[in-house]
Order: sequence, then structure tokens, then C-alpha cells
Amino acid sequence: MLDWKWVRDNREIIITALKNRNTEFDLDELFSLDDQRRSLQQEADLLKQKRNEESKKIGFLKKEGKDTEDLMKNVQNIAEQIKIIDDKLKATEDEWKEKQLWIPNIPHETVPIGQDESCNRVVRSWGKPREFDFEPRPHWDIGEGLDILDFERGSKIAASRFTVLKGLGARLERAIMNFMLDLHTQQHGYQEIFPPFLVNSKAMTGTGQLPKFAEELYKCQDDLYLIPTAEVPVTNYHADEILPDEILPLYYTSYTACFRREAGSYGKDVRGLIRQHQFNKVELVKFVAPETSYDELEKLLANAEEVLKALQLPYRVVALCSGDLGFSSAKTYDIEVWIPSQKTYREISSCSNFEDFQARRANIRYRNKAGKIGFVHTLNGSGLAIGRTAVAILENYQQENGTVVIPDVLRPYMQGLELITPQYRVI
RNA sequence: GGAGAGGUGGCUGAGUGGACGAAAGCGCUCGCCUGGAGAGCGAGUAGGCAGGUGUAGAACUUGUCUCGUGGGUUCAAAUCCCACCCUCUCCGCCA
Repeated sequence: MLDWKWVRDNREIIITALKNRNTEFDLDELFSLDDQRRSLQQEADLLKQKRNEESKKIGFLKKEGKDTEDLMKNVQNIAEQIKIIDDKLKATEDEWKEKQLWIPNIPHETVPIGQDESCNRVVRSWGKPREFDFEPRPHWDIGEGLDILDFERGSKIAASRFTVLKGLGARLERAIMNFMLDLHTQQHGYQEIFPPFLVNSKAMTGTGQLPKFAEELYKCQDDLYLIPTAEVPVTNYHADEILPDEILPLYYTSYTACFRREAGSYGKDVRGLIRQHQFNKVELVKFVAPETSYDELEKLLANAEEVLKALQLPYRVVALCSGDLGFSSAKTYDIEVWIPSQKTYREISSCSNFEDFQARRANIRYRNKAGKIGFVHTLNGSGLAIGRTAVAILENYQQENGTVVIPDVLRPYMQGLELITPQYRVI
């Protein structure tokens, strides 16, 4: 959500921003709702003032034992008028607020302008893709060969885009998770959070998944939704709070499973682990003072990159252009890891500064040293997507005979094991 | 799921229809005192929305709303009624 008073004074900036984002939006309707709302409130406030004054008079007169019949009738009259205006005001206000939830964030001035991902800008690359002296196989072949990934049974017990990890596959997933959490908590100063995997609609609205992206979410009963990312519970952790200045910046890291319907991506990445309805992710979330948020974004990005460096996986960092930017984000860097079988870089992390967009929706504020209250800036980024990290490891560390070398930093998490080989086969 | 108790400001906690955005204490801020950010003394200390003044988004000011949330009763609701949410205790169920 944007600062409405600012929106009122900066129409042109919003219109340009919406265009750069390829978003259609009827702002005029919002402005007229706002006008209505303000004049109704003024009307209502005036009547309420009158009612309150007269009502007090009745109190005094009654104590003196005087007749208040006429006055009471009069106030009753005013109260009826108030009710009518208040109802109108509430309806107008509700509509005005609801409509605002559909306006995306304004891209930061450093975001490249462009229609789609072709305009994204490569910021830097790290590591050299390995030269294979054989044709690198896709991870699903490797995984099935080692009997550590079972796609067929995943579909059988759930649906397509669900996978069973087995034996060393499950162990690898757990190793990656623990390695990442240890790195972020012990080296990068993040506090670990293990949140609920179901959240209510208020939380989903707070971070911007609702109302616009309802069809992307799995909805359960009782107003609960499966989280698509830890960003939702962890950012909303401080919803409706005023944080004291001295505890900022707050750094949280959180492992969660993530659940996404992936509606509208029917043809994409149908094979393998790249696009699943359920996947694991270690997330980084920050709450910071506004003036520091772009520095904090760079640091957060560096923290995520550190994981890939430690794993010795080649990657590049891409600054998303305005047309490719997520709804709530003011600026996003994607980290893309090299996938040998596809001979391309694929997204493995997305690091964003939301500025005060989410903070406004979720009402997350802070009090500075002078005692003044303002909205914090929120940031988050994957640190990293675990499934996709496993994909990158399987493919980049594969050997011609189908085994996979375990990256050095993961070996302590796999009881010293150096190589993934077929262990045993039940069937 | 059943029974009971409860939800008040940064915190503790008083308040059962009218002068209550709300006692008292703690905490915090400022001032006095002091060698001293210790003790003592004094003052201040919620947020949202709308309007006005303006060194125009600093400050000041007026009104209004907010005592878990939403309705209702009443001239008037923290206070009475209804529904829901949450917390605690006991029972049931479960891991």
C-alpha cells in the first residue's frame, strides 16, 4: 500500500510507474472515492460534535432535576442522521481501502525500465560453468538413477509437481537446509524463526499475496492458507507493532516448506524439481529503518550469494526491470544458478526491498530517537530455495557414471559422506 | 469439542451508564538538585482519521474515532446486551 496523501500529490509519478510495470489501473475512481470519503467524514464529525455536546448538556440538566425531553428528542434526531452518514462513510471507506490493495509498489529509481525479463540487467557473475567431458544429464535422470528422487510416486500420492525425496535425496535436502540456517545464524547475524505454515487472510494481505494473487494460494478451511513463502509469517510476525528504534535492524532467517498452485504455468518446467507445488526454502527477512534499506538490500543479497559461493556453484545476479518486478517490491535482485543440462542460469533466489509497502499493509512501525513514529522498511530474499539448490548440486557435481560428488561444506551435514551413490533399492 | 475465568496505554493494574483517552504504580523523556544519567523533587508521556494555522509535511491547534473485533440498546457505553476472535484453568481428544 502506498502513502495515500503522497499519492494525492504525485499522480503523475504513479501513472508513470504503473505504465512501467505494465499494470492497468483506474486511479480516478480512487480519487473520487477519496473526495467522497473526506466530505462525508467532515459532515459526520460535525454532527457527532453536536451530539456529544448536547448529550453532555442532558447529563447536567438531569442532575439538576430539569426536564430534558425536548433535548433528548433533538439528539435522537441527530443520532439518526449520523447513522445514515456513517453507513455511507463506511461503505465508501471500505471500497477506497480495498481498491488501494490492488495498486503495486512504485519501482525504485535505480530499477531498469522495461517491459519484460528481456530488459533485466545482469549485475555480476560469479564462478565459471564447469566444462563437461560428457553430456551432462538433467537432475531428474540423475535423481532417478540414484533412486533419491521419485517423481512418479509423488504424483501418485498427491498430484503432478509433487516429488518424494528418498534416502540420500532426503538427507541432502536436510543437509542443505541445516547448512544454510547455520551460515545465516552463525556468520550473518540472523535469528532463526520457525513459524506456522498456515496463516490467515490478514497476514496474506499484509505482505501482498491477497487480494490480487488468491489463485496462486492453497486455501484451507477456517480462513487459513498454506504459505507460499516464509516471508508471509515472518514479516507479519511484527504486524500491528511499534518497534523501538534501538532493536533495528532486525534480521530473521526461517526454514519453511512453501506451497504454490503455480496456476498459469502449465507448460513450464513440467519435469524435475524446478517448479513444484511444495518446496523447501530458507528465507531471509529484515525490518530496517527507511534510510538504511538499500544498503540492507545489498547486504542481504551478499548473504544469499555467500551460500552459492560456499557450495561452489556458478551464478549471476540480475536486477529485475520494472515490468518483471513483483507486485509488492520496489527493487529486486534475482540470483540465478547455472544449470548444466539446460545450459542456462535459473532463478534460485529473489531479494527484494519492499520499502514501506508491506509495512503499511501490515501496520509495522517504529519509533525513532526523537519519538516520532514511522513505517519500517521490510526486505526479504531466499537464502536459498533448497530444492533448486539440490538441482544445481546434482547437475553441477554429477559424474559420468551417474554418481554425484557432495560439496565440501555439506559433508559435515552428511556424516562425512563424499559421494552420492545408489544405496539400496527396495523395488 | 464441553465448563469456567479473562482481554484496558510501553508494562502492571483500577474503573459496572454521564465531566473517562481513562486512577495509581513502573518504565521512559525533560527540568531542578548533585562531583555524578544514584537518591529526591517537579513536569510531560497512546494511536488513527479529517480540518485549520504554518518556517507546508517540523511544530502547534480543533473535531472525531479507538479500552480484543463487529453489531445492538441508550440522549449518552470501557461500563449493559448479542455474535465472533484470542489467552488462561479444568474435562474430553490427540502427538
